[in-house]
Amino acid sequence: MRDFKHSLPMELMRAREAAMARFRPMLRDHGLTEQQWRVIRALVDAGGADVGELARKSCLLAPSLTRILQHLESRSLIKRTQNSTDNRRAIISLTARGRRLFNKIGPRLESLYHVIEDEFGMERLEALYTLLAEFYETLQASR
Amino acid sequence: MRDFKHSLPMELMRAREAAMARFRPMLRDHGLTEQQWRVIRALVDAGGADVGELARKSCLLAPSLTRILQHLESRSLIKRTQNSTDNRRAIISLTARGRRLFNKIGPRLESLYHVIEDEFGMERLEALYTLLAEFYETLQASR
DNA sequence: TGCATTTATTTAACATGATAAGTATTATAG
DNA sequence: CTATAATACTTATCATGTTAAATAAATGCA
Repeated sequence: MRDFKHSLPMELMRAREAAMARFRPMLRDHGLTEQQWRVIRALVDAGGADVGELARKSCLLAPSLTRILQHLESRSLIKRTQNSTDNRRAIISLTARGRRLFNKIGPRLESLYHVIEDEFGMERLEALYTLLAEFYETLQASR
Repeated sequence: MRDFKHSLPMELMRAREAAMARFRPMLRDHGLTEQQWRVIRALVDAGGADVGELARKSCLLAPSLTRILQHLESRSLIKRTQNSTDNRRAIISLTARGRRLFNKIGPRLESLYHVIEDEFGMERLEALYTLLAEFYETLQASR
């Protein structure tokens, strides 16, 4: 059998963890988990979205997102407004407080990201992005 | 700010999830989570290891591994034998039952992996492995 | 219109992720 | 030797991952 270390899911996980180890401390300093941050960032990007759309954008499963939204709502970082045409969906958006938090943290994470760009190099980073996107598309296409 | 979708941790996660979606159902059919499987596979690879070594090999945090080992032990898939020179460490190894389970599942997962090789192509897959390993090394080296 | 079906989200249950704190054992300085 | 620090795990706590089931609103169709 193929060497244990040569396991693609594990390699993807290790690479991801190496990157997250750079970002997580700063998020933690502001009382956010990486998943909570993904939701906030998706909301900035979309400017208001229902739960389903948010789940896709932030790569979270619906049950996880439900809990995260409850948490963020209790901290007044997001709010829900009812969708008049479909009462199953509520539109989630950031509060002013949520936006301020984003404006505070976003640039700092961005600069941490630039450090990684410098260390690893833009060309290789782009090559990695490309391969990852192709890999994802390939596996999705044949399902 | 950089486009939200262009987030390396998210892309790594999506790629990993796309792969895991292929493997997880079979593991589940045998009552195993992907983490439990990683431990079993690490034990086959090492043929007996203490908890620390196992944590590194299976990419699990110690607290998670503690719980997983308790679970696997309750199912008689692993056993602990005391290390005579250091009573803090117990040596974990597979039981005959654990090995049988591995022999049953391993080849099936391997064939699922070959499908991915075929779909994505060996060359690109190797390129991806290389970039991931380099990325990991780069980020570890500068800590 | 009335009802079965689908869709969107939530709840439930169990397992793991992440951090901090606790416990027991071994190594080490004095 | 002995107090102290370091090491190896385990527990504890809170948050998320994963699957199945429940709930509720919208849709399709007889």
